[in-house]
Amino acid sequence: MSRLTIKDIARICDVGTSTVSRAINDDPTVNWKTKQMILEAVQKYHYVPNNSARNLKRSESNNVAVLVKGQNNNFFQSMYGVFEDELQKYGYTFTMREAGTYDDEMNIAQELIREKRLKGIIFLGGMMENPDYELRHIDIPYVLCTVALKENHPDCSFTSIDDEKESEKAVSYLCEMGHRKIAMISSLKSDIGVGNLRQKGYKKALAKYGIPYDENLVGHMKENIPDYSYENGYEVTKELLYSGNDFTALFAISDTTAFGAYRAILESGKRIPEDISIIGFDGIDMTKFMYPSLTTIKQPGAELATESVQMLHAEINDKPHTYKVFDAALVEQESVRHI
Amino acid sequence: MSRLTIKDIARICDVGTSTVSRAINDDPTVNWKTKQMILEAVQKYHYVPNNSARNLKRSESNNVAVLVKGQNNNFFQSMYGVFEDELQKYGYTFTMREAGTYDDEMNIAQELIREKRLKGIIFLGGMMENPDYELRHIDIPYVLCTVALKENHPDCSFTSIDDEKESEKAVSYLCEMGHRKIAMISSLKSDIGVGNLRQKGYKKALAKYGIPYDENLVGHMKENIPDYSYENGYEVTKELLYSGNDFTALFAISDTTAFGAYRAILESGKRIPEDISIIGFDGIDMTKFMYPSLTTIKQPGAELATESVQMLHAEINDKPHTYKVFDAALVEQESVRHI
DNA sequence: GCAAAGTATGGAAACGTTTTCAATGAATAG
DNA sequence: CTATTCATTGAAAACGTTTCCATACTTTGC
Repeated sequence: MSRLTIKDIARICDVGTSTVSRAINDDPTVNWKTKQMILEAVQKYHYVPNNSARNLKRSESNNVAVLVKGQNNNFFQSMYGVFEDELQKYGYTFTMREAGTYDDEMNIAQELIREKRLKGIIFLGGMMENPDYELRHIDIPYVLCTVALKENHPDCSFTSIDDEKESEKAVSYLCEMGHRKIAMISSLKSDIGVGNLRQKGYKKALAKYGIPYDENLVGHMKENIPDYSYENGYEVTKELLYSGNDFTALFAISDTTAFGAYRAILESGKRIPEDISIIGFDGIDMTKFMYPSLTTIKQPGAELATESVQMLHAEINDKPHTYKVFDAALVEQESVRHI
Repeated sequence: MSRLTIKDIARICDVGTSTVSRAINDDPTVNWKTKQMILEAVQKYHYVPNNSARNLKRSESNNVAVLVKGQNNNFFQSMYGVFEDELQKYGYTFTMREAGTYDDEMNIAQELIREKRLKGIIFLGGMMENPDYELRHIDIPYVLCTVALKENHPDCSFTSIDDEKESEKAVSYLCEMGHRKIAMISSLKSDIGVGNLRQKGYKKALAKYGIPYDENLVGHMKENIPDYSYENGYEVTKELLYSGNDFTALFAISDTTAFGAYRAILESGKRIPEDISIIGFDGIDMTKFMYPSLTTIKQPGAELATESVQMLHAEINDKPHTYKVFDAALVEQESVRHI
């Protein structure tokens, strides 16, 4: 039961431990024939190197963490598997950690780095006003994945979509469909992250179509309810509906909040899309099976994850910083109608 | 940056490394005063023990894995955070791994055990016909959490709910509400796990209320679609609806399949619950915000996770096996009506 | 042929802990 | 006052690797 050590293999093959070590680490200097023999013995006796010893000696782990901002986010959760598989391809082991809305990610990150002696870390979601400054104490390679950035190009690797542009796309689509009174479910009032960018896109689209911005049509999530939750979408929409401000379309900052909005709207006796059209954001699985199915902006989750891992691997190997901004796709389904 | 070793602390405090080691491991033989001094230095200089070295020496890790059967299961995903927190309380580090429907868990488990030198493992979900036999090669402490068991009391620790009883509860509730033609979304035809138990409960309830079992009213998930997915629920329900067999109520094997069923039903022009009542199983967040909200059997996810971790900790410390079967709650919402 | 270079190997030191063991001095017992 | 126990400590060995260095052959170049 994996009790064998490198010495046992060495004895069995009648070679030195260093040769065995070289063989299993694919060192080219070891003779083809001996290597073959050693690997066979390894197979036969089920030898597995002791990772603690290996890491100790190499004075490193090959742990990589993905630190997620926000809990129970369906979109992010759908990416976990991709991260895991992709990291494994490069031989990394994977730790996932969810940070609550009000947790300080940087503290958690530093804790993780120390505790697990991480080789790299991927920040997933959340927001950074000034990444270079905020990340100044993160002394290992890192990549930002869909982290809302204030400055366009911080001095680090990142992947994302253009939240502002894609939101503009969503709202423009509503405009093209003839809507002029368009409400929005936005994030916390105090938010300066993704929510902020998406709201900017919303405003931009309105301006483009000559529609005056009406702050009464923008509902902000409640502080006392988990953000981006079904419930928050529900509550915000209810408030919008009963505020007396009419609207024919609704842009939800995420699919989950759109889901909550569905209930609020249907409950009020209105129909989707006959009375109110809705467009969401993220493109999670569920949208296809909502009724009516939710038109949404689909983020390329798998691509984002895959690319982030590749970038991290590059960072770890001292390659220069790089970044990639993906396009999101408008998925037309049943929740928007032309008026 | 965590570059300090125990020797540095020893030098700083002018004591031997062994004393430092004893101090940080809370060995009672070390003098109160010196211990105090050492711990202060540890704090002050941010010393963090090197886990690799520690594990190497102790020849063990404190890794615990949770091996999940089935991917993208909302109910299980909601438990991850609880597992993580709870395991951390006992000082374990946590790895999560999802196994696909057709993967061989035992292989994955053994791989994990070797690779990460696990101290314990929790199996989450899935099914075992004969646990003692199937788990004969798992030579570390383990706990089964909501694993469908054929024999009632295998010789190991486990937590679960009584799937058969709770399903019977669900279907009995439908009967009490006056329904006689009750369809069911069941698992794969070949499934002998949870699905099987829940179907047994369904039959039992029917029998109790003198309703003949009609296999035409039981739809099985498709093999070519991920099981327990929205899509599978949708497809199965569509088939049930168009088979020409009338029913006034539907028992869905999970909330996610119930979600798919909603769409199929509404799409067909029928109403919920006026034409068809639905009851789900699991009690995930989403059910509250579906429209109409889904009446369901709520599994106590957090309690199951917490208890499982406690059991595992006990197992690791050579305590005898134990088990706990939790009650699930019928959550009455809007999707079932009295006829 | 002989120096230089290359190839394949093993020995041994090191990584940072924990733990055994012996040593020290203080305290207690007789 | 001596013999025993007790409390506290440090030195050093060990955990299982990787890697530097030295060694012993081969091969190549002239």
